[in-house]
Amino acid sequence: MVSDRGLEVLRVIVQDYVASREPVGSKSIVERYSFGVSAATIRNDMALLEDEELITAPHTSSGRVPTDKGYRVFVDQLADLRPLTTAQRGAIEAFLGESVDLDDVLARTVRLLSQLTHQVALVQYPSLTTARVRHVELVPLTETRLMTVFITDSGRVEQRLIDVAAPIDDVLIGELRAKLNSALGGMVLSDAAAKLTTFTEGFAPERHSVVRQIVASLTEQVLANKQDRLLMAGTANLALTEDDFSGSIYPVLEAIEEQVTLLRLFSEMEIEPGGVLARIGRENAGYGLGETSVVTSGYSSSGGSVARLGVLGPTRMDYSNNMAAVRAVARYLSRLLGTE
Amino acid sequence: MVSDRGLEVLRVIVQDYVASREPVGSKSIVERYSFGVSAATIRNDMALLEDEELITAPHTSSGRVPTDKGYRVFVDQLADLRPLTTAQRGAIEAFLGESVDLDDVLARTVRLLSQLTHQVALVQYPSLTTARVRHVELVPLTETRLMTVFITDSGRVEQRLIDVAAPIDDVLIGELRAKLNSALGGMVLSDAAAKLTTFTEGFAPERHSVVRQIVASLTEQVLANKQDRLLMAGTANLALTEDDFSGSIYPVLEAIEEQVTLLRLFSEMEIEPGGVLARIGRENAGYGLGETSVVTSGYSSSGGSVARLGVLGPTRMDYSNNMAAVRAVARYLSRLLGTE
DNA sequence: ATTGGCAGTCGACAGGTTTGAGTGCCAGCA
DNA sequence: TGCTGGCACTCAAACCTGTCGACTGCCAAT
Repeated sequence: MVSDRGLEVLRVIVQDYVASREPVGSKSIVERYSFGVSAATIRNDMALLEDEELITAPHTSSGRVPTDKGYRVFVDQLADLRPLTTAQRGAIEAFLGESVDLDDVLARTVRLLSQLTHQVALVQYPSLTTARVRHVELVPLTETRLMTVFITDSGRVEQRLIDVAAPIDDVLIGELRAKLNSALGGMVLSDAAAKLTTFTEGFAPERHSVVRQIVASLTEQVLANKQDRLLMAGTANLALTEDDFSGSIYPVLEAIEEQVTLLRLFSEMEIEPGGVLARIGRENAGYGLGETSVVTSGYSSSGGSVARLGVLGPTRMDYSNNMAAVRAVARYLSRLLGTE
Repeated sequence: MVSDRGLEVLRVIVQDYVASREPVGSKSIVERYSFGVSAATIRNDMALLEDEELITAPHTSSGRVPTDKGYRVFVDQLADLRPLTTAQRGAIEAFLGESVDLDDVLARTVRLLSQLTHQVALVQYPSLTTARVRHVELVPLTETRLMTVFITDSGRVEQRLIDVAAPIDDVLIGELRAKLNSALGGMVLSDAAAKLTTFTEGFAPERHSVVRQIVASLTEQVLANKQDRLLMAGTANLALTEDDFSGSIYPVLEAIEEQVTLLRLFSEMEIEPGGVLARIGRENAGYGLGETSVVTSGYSSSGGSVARLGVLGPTRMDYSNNMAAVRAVARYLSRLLGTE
């Protein structure tokens, strides 16, 4: 079994390796840290760690490198999430405090996060389905074309164009707008979608076809937006950590561009409020991201809806720092959006 | 002076080098092409080309590589923009034909372009200032907060939130909405901005302060949006062409993320309608993109406004193919948006 | 103008050697 | 039982070396 000192050894191996990208040897450990024992003893501990598959040697007679499992233990048991420095906190407040618009807040957040972590940062838009309808707007553009706009209490705005079969007049538009708002206002979007299905009632029969078409489009709009948008920043950081990827960074860039992949990955990670979670290395292999780790947390907006944010980078990343940053930003963002 | 054959030699050097990334020697030229002269003659021509700084030798006694100037001559005089294959045309029509929404069209366009060229593709949103106002919408959210929406005839939608000092009521909103639409409808945005400055007339004096605040925000919104948005796709392709960049692809990724840079670069390139333009290598040095080339063309939407689209990649790119693809896509997009 | 020939240059490659960091193991010691 | 120093061993990286081959540049001849 691995002793307490053994775990400490694992910790310094992770720290040193993350800092230097060089396999860590027993000698350099006793030089840099004061364990009070000799290199030979450290070697014995390392042999145990290797038996447990927490570290591995790239070649015979070389230093050791953490395995994915080793990182896992480090993250779960050893990492201390020291709070950010006051300077960093100040930066967050100064940088995010200026913004008003939801779009603006999120855009700033994602840039901030990438700067704090030197990784690719990801921020998911607040989910629409758990948000509430604040306003529905219908804007006629031509006789047979109109635009629908959803505004939710999380500050999100979604618009869409519809072509209808028959000409529509302002009276109908006005009637429809009024009914939609009184019926849907304040409703959770997923309920609103359900309610929409019975919406042709109360209109003159000859209108039914047009109304049904508009309502169908609205429903589709609400449901289609389940899959939310994702903002990202700091992709350039991947180029800096390039050596941490065995082949090319191509598959990573590809996965990043294919947002669907990341959204699915996000959705698989359980978030307890205020907590921060890491998926390490091969745990992401299914997505072509077997050499990357993802650190995420959740934030809530005033609508009560929860969305995710986080960073993505090579398995060899500074988990302590990144998890602390993600947690701090998520908390600040929740505060900012909650009181708004 | 460089003879006609000399230019032909330049052409095959560019072609071979682009295809293989290997410096091109005189011998391989006479083997692969039938110039009807010997290698020694080609060598003489190459010496002349080198005097003109159109090609250069990475090391003594190695094949030659085109210089930026060489690429320039190639693009201006030698590249034949053969039209796309019918299969490619078919792909364009099939892929873009499905879309309805402007957002959708542009999103598809940029992906298409990156697939056709294997480069990073860029598409600029149609400029707002030359577009015309189709509709202005005011949506009250709370007593002191409202949302403004601009819809232009190019299909673009811009929204913004405003906090006002004094409470506003629906009557005022309705009045303002009606006046704004009748005054601005059909106007070019830049004219609309000018007209807005005199807009408080005709309202009760006690309203002036609120109206002025709203109008000021609207004006700002119109003017701020001069700097347009940019869509991009295919960043992963940079990883594939990585070896073409001397150091890292970091500065390139950085410039791409900093959209402002690219927009400025775009704006500096004069576009004649239907034409296609290339900026090569060091011509972009000012932007940290000294090893990249940008190929662009313009497209016009129904509003008559012109925006740009193009691709960005390493200087060593297939200009013939890329320029042909950019031109074809730009033309198709103009047709699609024009007749819409 | 074009050509073949020839000497010279230099990068890429393969093979061999050295160096040094690091391990595993063992016998001795508290 | 746990720790230690010592020793033999391993192996990647760095370095050197010579060979090979692709080119060029130049020149004298056509």
